[in-house]
Amino acid sequence: MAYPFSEIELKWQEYWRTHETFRVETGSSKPKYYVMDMFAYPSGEGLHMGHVHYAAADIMMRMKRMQGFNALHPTGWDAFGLPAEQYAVRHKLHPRITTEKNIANFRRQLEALGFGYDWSREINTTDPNYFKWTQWIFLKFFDSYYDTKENRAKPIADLISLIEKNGTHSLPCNVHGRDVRHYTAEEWKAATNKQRSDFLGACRLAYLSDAPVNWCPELGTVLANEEVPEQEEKGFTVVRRNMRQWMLRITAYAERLLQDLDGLDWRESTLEMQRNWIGRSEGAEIDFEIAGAGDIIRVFTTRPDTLFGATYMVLAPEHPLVDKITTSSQRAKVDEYLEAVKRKSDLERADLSREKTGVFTGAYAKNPANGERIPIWIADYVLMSYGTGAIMSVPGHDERDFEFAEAFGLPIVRVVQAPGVDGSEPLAKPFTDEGIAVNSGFLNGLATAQAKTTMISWLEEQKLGNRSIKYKLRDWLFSRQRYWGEPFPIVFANDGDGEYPKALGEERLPVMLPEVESYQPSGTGESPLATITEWVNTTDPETGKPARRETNTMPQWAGSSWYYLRYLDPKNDSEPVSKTAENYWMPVDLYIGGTEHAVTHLLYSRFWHKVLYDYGIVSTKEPFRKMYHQGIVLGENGVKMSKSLGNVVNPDEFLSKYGADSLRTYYMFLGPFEAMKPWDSQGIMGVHRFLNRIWRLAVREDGVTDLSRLTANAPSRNLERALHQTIQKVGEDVSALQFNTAVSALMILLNKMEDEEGGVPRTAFETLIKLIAPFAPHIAEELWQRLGNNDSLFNSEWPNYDESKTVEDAVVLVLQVNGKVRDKLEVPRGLSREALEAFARDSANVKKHIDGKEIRKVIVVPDKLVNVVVG
RNA sequence: GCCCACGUGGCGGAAUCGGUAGACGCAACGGACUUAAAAUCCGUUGGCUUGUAAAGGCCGUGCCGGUUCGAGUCCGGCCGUGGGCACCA
Repeated sequence: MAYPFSEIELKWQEYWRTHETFRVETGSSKPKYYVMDMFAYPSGEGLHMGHVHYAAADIMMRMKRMQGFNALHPTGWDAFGLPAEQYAVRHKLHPRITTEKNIANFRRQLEALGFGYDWSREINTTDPNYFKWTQWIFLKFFDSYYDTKENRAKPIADLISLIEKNGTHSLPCNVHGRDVRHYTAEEWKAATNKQRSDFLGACRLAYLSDAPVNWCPELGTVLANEEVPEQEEKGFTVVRRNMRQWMLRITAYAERLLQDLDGLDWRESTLEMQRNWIGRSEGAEIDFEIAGAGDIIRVFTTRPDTLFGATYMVLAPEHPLVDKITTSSQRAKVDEYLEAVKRKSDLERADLSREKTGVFTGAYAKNPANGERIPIWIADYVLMSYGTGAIMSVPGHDERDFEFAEAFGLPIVRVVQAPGVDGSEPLAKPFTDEGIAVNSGFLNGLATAQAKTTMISWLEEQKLGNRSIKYKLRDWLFSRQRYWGEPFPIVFANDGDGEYPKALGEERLPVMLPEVESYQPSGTGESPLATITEWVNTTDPETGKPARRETNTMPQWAGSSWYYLRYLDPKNDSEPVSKTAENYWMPVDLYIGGTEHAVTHLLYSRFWHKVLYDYGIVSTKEPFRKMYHQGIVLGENGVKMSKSLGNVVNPDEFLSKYGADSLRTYYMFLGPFEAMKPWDSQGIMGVHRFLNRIWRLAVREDGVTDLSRLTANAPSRNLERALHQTIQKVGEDVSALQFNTAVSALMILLNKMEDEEGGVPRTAFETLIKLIAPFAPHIAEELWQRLGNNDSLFNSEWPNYDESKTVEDAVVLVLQVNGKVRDKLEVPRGLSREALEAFARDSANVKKHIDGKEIRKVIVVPDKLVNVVVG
């Protein structure tokens, strides 16, 4: 008969709920420990097997708590998002209703797994008391510029004062965009609100952009760059389309986002992904004069040392100078090419296997290094979105340029040579490594690194260029054409010369979503909100004049970019988080979540955190000190669980068959937490048996407590050693998230306890219960109570171990001949080398193998082995 | 193509300052209890091989090579799996 897990699990879940056992207060004298998971999107499907990984943080919290920490493990709901909205579209139900229903169901399921959250800190991104502060933070972005002198965000009001004094020409910030009009102080005074707004938009951290965006017709919304690969994988199409959208200037933080990765205790591959996404490149910007026209083409290159080898230039098809420099004789060809490029999808354009295409503009530029006349081409292998949208082509030393030059018969010259290699032959393929500069005038003979700095100095002296750093990271597209998201706290005013955005004051937050008839996105690129004229048409509270509301909503990433802060002070209605709470709890000591968020959520929240840091709202540079990624659990056939494959295993089935304790413990026992591993329905029986064996040490078949198997004896020397070893191992393994080996250590301990002569010492049993408690909290609480304790086990102390008592006093000595094991024997610890060697010489089997041979050497590793080397 | 992980019994996995390969669990097989089954308990279990037995031998951590008294662990080169990036100048 299995122990009555259903009964006791309900009992203790109820107990923890009513006693608020895992509620923790800010400012205890105990050291704090803050562990959290990536919160759930409460889908209508309910919990799946993957959610059981939340047990890891629960186990950590429970152990840390028993170890004397003020341990916080909160949870909440990432509840804005598409599925609820799509359900609403189909059933004409407000998404709030399904969201609430789903949350109630999720909460019930999480409790059924025995997770000990501090429910007093539960948050919900769709709660007006939460998204009020999401909107508030958005306004911080809107009301900020990035000060490049102080290297931090500062209030836009500060910038305005500077402009009023000195105009816009020498501001301590980058003014982004190509056609930004500048103002003197006088002109600024005379400028219209719209004009001022246009200028400030070029500096704000949240700004409107009219650039091409990723439009997904199936979803009826635009997507951030980081989201595109995932949606394309799901089979959705993403096309480029020009739309006016809110952007967040994450690029201003590129360097800090990169630098601050260094101190983080994250998986190397995740750090690497972030580094690659940010994509920092060092090089130079160089100006090329266009022959005749007087115009200048600026390029970015990481190899300024190869400037002498630049035999032609290429502009991106979208480059603004294309139209201007194209000669009349080439006009028709250029137009035809531009038309062809426009028709290509992004996917086609990015297809590497494709032949290089391009067309000559008819114009020439002057290579600033050697004064040679070089042709200017356009080609779609040059991207407008990176660098300056134009390149100098060095076909001798760049693969893409080489391919292009070969295809169009452009000259290829060698300007870098591998040391010690004859470089007089023509290049059969591009040489992209570093080497020695040749055919490069004043650079000849210099190694690449030195040639780079020499060239940059020369360019700077000649005022032809300068050192430059570029990033692949693009600004974050922050609006979505959906209903179920945070409304922007923005209205558009119009004084007669065009619309411009204005922030609504803090006192008007939260800006609520209106009730609508249809949640269906229009598909034209307008949000469903755009159709609610009575909501859209409002008044500018400042002037009382008519104004129009922003009808896009924020992406789902918004609420999750700062939720780890709200847990700390969830009811605060005067600020997102109090200084006290933030100071006490931050940073997050352990954050557990999926790798799929390595460059989305994790990058976004780091960015928001840094902006808040600049304003002193948070005190740490980084939010998440230590990051762990759970590995996904595959179906029993070793492939990813999916409904179409019919290999989905449901946690409910195992919950009802074996109970939450078995399910949690088995999930952790499956294998390394971060590894991908198949589910095995049989395997859970092993863990279930293990828990049953513990149960039976203190309870009779009929369910009545029977402590007669427990003795008042002190543990034997062997058991005592095992206890100390296990306390040490479980503590260390759990801290390192090596749960599988911690569970196996507990199984070993139980095996030894059952072997103990004369019964199981009660003290040993208590230790076992405490050690298993984080994994199987219900059975542990129940047995703890049956041992006569009144308070929750989780208010008791974690056992201590004595290092000296973990040491074995006998060791198995391995005797080898030429590295092969020939004998093993048990000997006391700490014998001398001579004594150990004597054992080897005495061993019959060793003798057999060294007989008649010359002993060349004897290697003795104390307490481990003796290796006799014979020749 | 580039970058990052990883490759161990029938299965999940353990063991990496180089020092007993296969802990723990599943499955399988044999046994005890039972009228029987379930549950429970005990035992065996990497492959090949010598021996009546006691006890031995050889092989074995994806493949090939190297360093070492000794390699799952370190080095070089392949092969395979998973993940990420992908004309980023």
